[in-house]
Amino acid sequence: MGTKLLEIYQILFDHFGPRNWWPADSAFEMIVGALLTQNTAWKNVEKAIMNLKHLGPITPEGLKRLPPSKLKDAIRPAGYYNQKTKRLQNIIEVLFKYYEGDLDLLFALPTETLRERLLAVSGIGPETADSILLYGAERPVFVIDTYTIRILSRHGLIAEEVSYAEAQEWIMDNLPFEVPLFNEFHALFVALGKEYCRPKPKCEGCPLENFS
DNA sequence: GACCAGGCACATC
DNA sequence: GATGTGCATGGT
Repeated sequence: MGTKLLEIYQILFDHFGPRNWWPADSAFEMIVGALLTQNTAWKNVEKAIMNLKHLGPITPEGLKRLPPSKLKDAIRPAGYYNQKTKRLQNIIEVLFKYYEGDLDLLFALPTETLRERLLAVSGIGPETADSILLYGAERPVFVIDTYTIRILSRHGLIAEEVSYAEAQEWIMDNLPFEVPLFNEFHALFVALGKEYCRPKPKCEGCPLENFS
């Protein structure tokens, strides 16, 4: 089964090329983007990030200093702005309370512990935590999202209704633990999902059109 | 105007 | 443990 997954990876890589994820200037900005993109189109997140950059550097210190109303205003384009303001404040609060506002100190934790600490922050669920682990802290953790499950189930590799943990276990049991592979593969799933694997698929031209 | 987007917390059964 | 609902802007 691992072979099939690697076949898919190869097809997607040949079609889309390297994705160079995550699109962010720093690990902290990556985290901000991960929170803002929850159930939200990346295009809208880009606007929010741009707004934030105009207000100052996107750092734990910079965002902590920002008046909440300014923060809320800046991220408005990303939607759910009340919730997301709170979520950003939650992670920032943890950073200052336990890690001197220094992301590197948090990232010094071993992977399992780090994942638990992230999940303990209200607003960080499994996908956001794993995104931070993979793209921020460069740990070999595979990120699952709606596209991943939709694509794999439509090709009969997993059931449509599998849980996040089940999908993750299945993939990680069938791939070598390599950060660059996990990084690229998830980004490729998203690239394919955006273009061809929406709820109403347009399968003509999909690189996996004839894959079985 | 409906449908959807790189989810998550919380209520309820 | 499973299922349902609110959160909100902006593109198709």
